[in-house]
Amino acid sequence: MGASQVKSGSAEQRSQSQDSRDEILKAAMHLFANRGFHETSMSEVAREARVSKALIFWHFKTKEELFVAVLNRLLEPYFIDFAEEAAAMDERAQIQKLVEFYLLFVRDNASSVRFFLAQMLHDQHLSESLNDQVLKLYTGYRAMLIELIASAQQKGLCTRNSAPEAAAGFLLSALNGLLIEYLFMGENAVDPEGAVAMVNEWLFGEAPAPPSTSSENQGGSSAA
Amino acid sequence: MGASQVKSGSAEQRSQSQDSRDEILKAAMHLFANRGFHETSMSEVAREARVSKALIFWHFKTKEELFVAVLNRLLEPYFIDFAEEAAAMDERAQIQKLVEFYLLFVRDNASSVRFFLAQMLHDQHLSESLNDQVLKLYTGYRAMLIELIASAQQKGLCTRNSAPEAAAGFLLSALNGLLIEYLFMGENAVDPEGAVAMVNEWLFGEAPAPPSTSSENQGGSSAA
DNA sequence: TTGGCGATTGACCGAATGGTTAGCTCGGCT
DNA sequence: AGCCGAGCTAACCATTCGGTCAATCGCCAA
Repeated sequence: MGASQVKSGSAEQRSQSQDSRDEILKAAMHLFANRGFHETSMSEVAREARVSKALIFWHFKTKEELFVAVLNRLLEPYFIDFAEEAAAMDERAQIQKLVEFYLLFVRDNASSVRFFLAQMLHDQHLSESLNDQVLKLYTGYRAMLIELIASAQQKGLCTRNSAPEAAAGFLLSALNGLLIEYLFMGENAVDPEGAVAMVNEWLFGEAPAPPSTSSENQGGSSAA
Repeated sequence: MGASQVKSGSAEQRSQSQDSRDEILKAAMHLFANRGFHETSMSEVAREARVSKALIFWHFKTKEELFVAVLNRLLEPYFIDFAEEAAAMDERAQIQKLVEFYLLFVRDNASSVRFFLAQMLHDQHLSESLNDQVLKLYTGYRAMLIELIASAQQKGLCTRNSAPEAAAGFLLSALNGLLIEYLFMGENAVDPEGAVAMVNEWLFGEAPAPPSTSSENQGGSSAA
């Protein structure tokens, strides 16, 4: 009250309702993400949005409808195109970039990643649409990796001769493992650079940077 | 009612209350694990345990107390000693066994693993004791891995020359990644044998089954 | 038989839940 | 002016929640 009707000064005139709908969404986003679905009451959302509870039900028919709206809103940043990032790099650089991109993204969006993961693990019926979209993202990323690895193998850049699907699957698993390690341990145990280096070594057989006993370790690490 | 008092025929006489307490725990275990804490009401637990709601509060002071009792009960199978499994194996076989053990365990206990993961991701305040115990398990496993890898490196069994901590960390991440992949994709995308083979190849430089270039495949690739 | 005590119950409580409804305001249209 | 519908609210509803309580029941010792 009082604050909401003072807004016509700016050039933008939202249909004066889309505005309140947005603040409801923002508040719900915050509360749902930090407490979860069942632990968040509509009254709390109303209070945080400084809006009457009934207005929420005017905008969204049910609590679940509000929830899926929040889900879609939170998913938006995940749909930036990670294609065309790599203009004229070779496959190796592209793979490195892709890995680094993955890790930096989960680092920057840790809270929403944690929320989505917990939500999908918990009740997959409440978030079936979420499941679909995340699966789409996942398989897209995987397909990109598979293609890059296969291409790198054909060009002889890659010392790893496993099936590209298997290699990509293992790599993705490693990334997901790093993700959950980050979610639990926090900053001190992630180290994207180290991971990229490890992937490098694993996939392209490159020795780590400066080992002291340089003569002893044979350079081609892949050879038995 | 009716069924519960017919039990004195057997030689075991539980103190006639420990018995109902156990059924409460069993029902709560089932409901909490499948629906979560907030979505499970004491009335439901009472109904499933075929006991009055008040009796639950006679055994457990609050809902949270019942919950942590359930947590500890569910955690028990996790504390079988995975030491002494490896009697007289070399480090390589021990590592393989450890990896296989991890994967088979999460396969057999998928539902409780999923529950714990979701719970820890969601509200870490409700499950601090869970957090501690899981962390203990995790670091124990990691320490075992580190020691085994270091020992294998000293004996020259291991082609990987990274720091044992880094290698173990990466390996653990891969395992965790396989874990969540299994939780989401199900049986068809896990394949413990394949994972063991991949680890084998990664850690001991063993080529996969049918490669044409047997001993030293493309050696000069590391220069690029 | 009595009494005491652990175990167990139905009835109840205040608080909070998701959702509804009647009614208010106010800008725009005829 | 008259009205209409979008936007919004206070008050309310039935239900369920976690939790309490007085009253039992069954059993064993005195």
